[in-house]
Amino acid sequence: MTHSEENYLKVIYHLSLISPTGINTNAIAEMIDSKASSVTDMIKKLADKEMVFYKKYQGVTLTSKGLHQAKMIVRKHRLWEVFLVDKLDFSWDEVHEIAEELEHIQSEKLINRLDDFLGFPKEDPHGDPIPSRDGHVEVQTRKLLSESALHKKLVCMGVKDNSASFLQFLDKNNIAIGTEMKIVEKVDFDSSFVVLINQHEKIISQKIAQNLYVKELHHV
Amino acid sequence: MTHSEENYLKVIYHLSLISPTGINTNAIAEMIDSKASSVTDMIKKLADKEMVFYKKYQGVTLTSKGLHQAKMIVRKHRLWEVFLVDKLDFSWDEVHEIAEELEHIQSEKLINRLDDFLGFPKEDPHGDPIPSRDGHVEVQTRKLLSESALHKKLVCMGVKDNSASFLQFLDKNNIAIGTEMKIVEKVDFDSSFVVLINQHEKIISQKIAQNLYVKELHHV
DNA sequence: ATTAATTTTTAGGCAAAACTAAAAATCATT
DNA sequence: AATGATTTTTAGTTTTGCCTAAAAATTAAT
Repeated sequence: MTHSEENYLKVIYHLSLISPTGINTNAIAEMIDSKASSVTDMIKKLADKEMVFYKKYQGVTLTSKGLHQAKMIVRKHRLWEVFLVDKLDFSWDEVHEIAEELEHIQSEKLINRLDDFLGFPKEDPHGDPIPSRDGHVEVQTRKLLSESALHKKLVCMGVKDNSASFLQFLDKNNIAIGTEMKIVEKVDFDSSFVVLINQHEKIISQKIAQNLYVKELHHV
Repeated sequence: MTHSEENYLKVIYHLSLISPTGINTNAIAEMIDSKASSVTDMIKKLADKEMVFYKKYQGVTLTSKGLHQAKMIVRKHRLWEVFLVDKLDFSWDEVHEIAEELEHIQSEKLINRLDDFLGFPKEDPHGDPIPSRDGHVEVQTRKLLSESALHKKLVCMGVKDNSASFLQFLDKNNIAIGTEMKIVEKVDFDSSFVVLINQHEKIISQKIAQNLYVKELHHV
């Protein structure tokens, strides 16, 4: 598997978690920052290798082989992110790019030893689940902040957008995984949220709320 | 820099440590397991990028820029090897191949953090020096066992050949870095050596002796 | 149900990194 | 110094992954 093939599989996997129907060419092209025609070329190659099901004009789906491969790439990506943050003291906004390279290192033994060394973490620094060595992915109970109820105790579980600028914004506002918060008001005018964080009221824009995962805290 | 370019620089660097004159095309081709014509192509490219000096039919030499690049690749390779052995419990014969991939990961910050995390090691698991972040490489005082004197107390410092089969042979014979030994006899007939290791006499073939680095122990 | 708009695929090309085969330059030997 | 052997370079292909532009299929809209 080339790096390029692996990147395509990973993108198809991520897209298939959002829309489980056939993934269309343009969506892949946009994610991978290339052109629809290039995507068609690669899809054919992946279909030859039995990594995806492909019928002209009908989008792609991962085969079980392709799904497993994709999960293993995501596993590697997220384990390396944990390594960078936990062992080398990187911040959560710095690790994505480096992990994009590290995820292509081959050795399965390496990744399983790394998993062990890190203490078998369940989630990466952004709150995303780490697939197990046999391909099991924990189902996430989290919701977007923008979809959550008023006046409930919430705890930050992760982010949807992984961009450095978003993560740095959260750092600056003292929002991290585990931070507790409560929606005090939903402002109709601009769809923003007034949120109580550490006894302080903060205004959270709609865009931020749509990229922050939280979970309701029941027994606290 | 592409992976391929980096591999060429690294090979030219290794060859230039043995023969400081212009490195010839065929030597590179053999090391990189390709053909002389491919080497010529790449050398031109590296010359365009001012990584090597190149005159037709006269071999290549690294420029100071190319030398620094090469050292940084070797630095990465060897630091990753230390990580694999010290932190993930790999054996010294398993790490070379994995490090061949890891050495191409870009981030300079990553490699300096890794260096710190590992406690700024001076040597890799095979006894080779790790270039510092500014490109300084410790001069090695070691000699090949085949070049060493009779009846002197010697200590194993490293290996010239890094192949898994050679390293496994050493493991099987309880020879590791730090192992003390003494040449008891040099056998003329087949140029082999009788060596005393842990109170046991062992016969070491010429080929083995030509790939094992040792240092004389003076004040022990 | 046609036409218009969009999406997807084909066709043809380009650059990187490799190859083979042949030509050119250098080295070695007498 | 000339010839033969070796090394190195050139010329021409191949493969991979990408591109643009045009054609084909699908979807949307009147």
